[in-house]
Amino acid sequence: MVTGQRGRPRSFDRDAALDKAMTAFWERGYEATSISDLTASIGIGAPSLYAAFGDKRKLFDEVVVVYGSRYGEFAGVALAEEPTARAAVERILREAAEIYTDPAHPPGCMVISAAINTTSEEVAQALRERRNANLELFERRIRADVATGALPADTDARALARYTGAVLQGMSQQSRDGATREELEAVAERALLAWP
Amino acid sequence: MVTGQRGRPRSFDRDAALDKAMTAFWERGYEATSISDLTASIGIGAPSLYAAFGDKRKLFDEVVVVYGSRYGEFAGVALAEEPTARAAVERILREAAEIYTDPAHPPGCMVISAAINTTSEEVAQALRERRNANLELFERRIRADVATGALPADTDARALARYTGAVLQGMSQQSRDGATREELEAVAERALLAWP
DNA sequence: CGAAATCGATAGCGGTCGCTACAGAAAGGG
DNA sequence: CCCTTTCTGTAGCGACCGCTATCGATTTCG
Repeated sequence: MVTGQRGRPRSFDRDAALDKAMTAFWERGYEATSISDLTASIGIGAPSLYAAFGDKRKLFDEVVVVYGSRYGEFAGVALAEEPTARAAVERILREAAEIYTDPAHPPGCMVISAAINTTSEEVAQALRERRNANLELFERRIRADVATGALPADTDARALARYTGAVLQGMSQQSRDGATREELEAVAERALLAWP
Repeated sequence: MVTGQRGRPRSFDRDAALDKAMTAFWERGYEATSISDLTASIGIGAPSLYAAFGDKRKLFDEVVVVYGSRYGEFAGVALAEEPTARAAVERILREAAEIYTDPAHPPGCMVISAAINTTSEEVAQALRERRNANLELFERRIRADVATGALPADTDARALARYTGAVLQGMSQQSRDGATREELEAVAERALLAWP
């Protein structure tokens, strides 16, 4: 009895189900995605979903973690890998144009859009914190470049970070309004002209 | 019987009710605002609301018209009044920072945020068209300036218009995430550096 | 082989959604 | 005055929401 689980084994792939759920939440947002939407697109009954994931909220939390590790880390990676904040943001904006319009998944950034207009303040707060954490990541990297002289000494790090975040959020919105990758790349190029 | 209406007069101010409804939709979006939310914040019963406005969708349509004439025209006005597209966008971004954070009403732009994550594709489409119409307004004004030489001949009008729209959408989002007027003004200032 | 454990499907819980039937209240017309 | 017209309040419709009790099916352990 030391070994694995007893009883009837689960008849579906939990990770694949998480993936389907992510697509649904990404497409329609947290609140507009109903349990029947989820069970239908995963292909299981409601009790199986609750047994595997707890409830809608916990499922969404898991989805956010998976999303973060798969699509949300490109900014942090670029900030860590590129030699300057400028180079990192250049890469981030270009990659965002690509990722936000990748036909392999819904358009835009799930963290930006999924909790807009939700009545669950907890869910909204959770994603808002993720966005603000990203802003702080930008700000710290910029501040570091100011310290080394890679950026002008009078640079307003907080404002520059917020500007970059606003452009990213705008690009996410534009992709959901139908902008193509090329159009978003042009936006990115233009946005970079405002960088020192 | 030629003269005015017969029967019991309406016991509430229709325009004031529209205003309350606008605030509610602006704050929570189209779908997350329920009929009970609306009747509660207006202070009337459901049948009165339906008698006065038809249904939720028609009420929202009226709200969008009122919103457009009161808060949505500042961009068009600036584009028409200012001598150049550059000056107009400068004014638009600064005014957006002010309007999006005005404590007299909910933050951000209702046309940008109210129909995100809604299951009603019609409502989403209606606001999307308003946003795209604004983009075209920008593009036309930019094209005119390119024709007169006020902007460089090689300016990509469409890309510049989309960049400006993305910044505005990003600013709207940031205001809903808690950004202050001063912070948005700094974003606007920075964004203008990308303009030719 | 049972026995114990876990899963899945049916069916349905209480609650809220957008919306409305109905009856009484409040106005003008004769 | 009574009659017609229009509005308001109560009360509730069918549909869907998130979620779960129940029970037969399917698996491992002894």
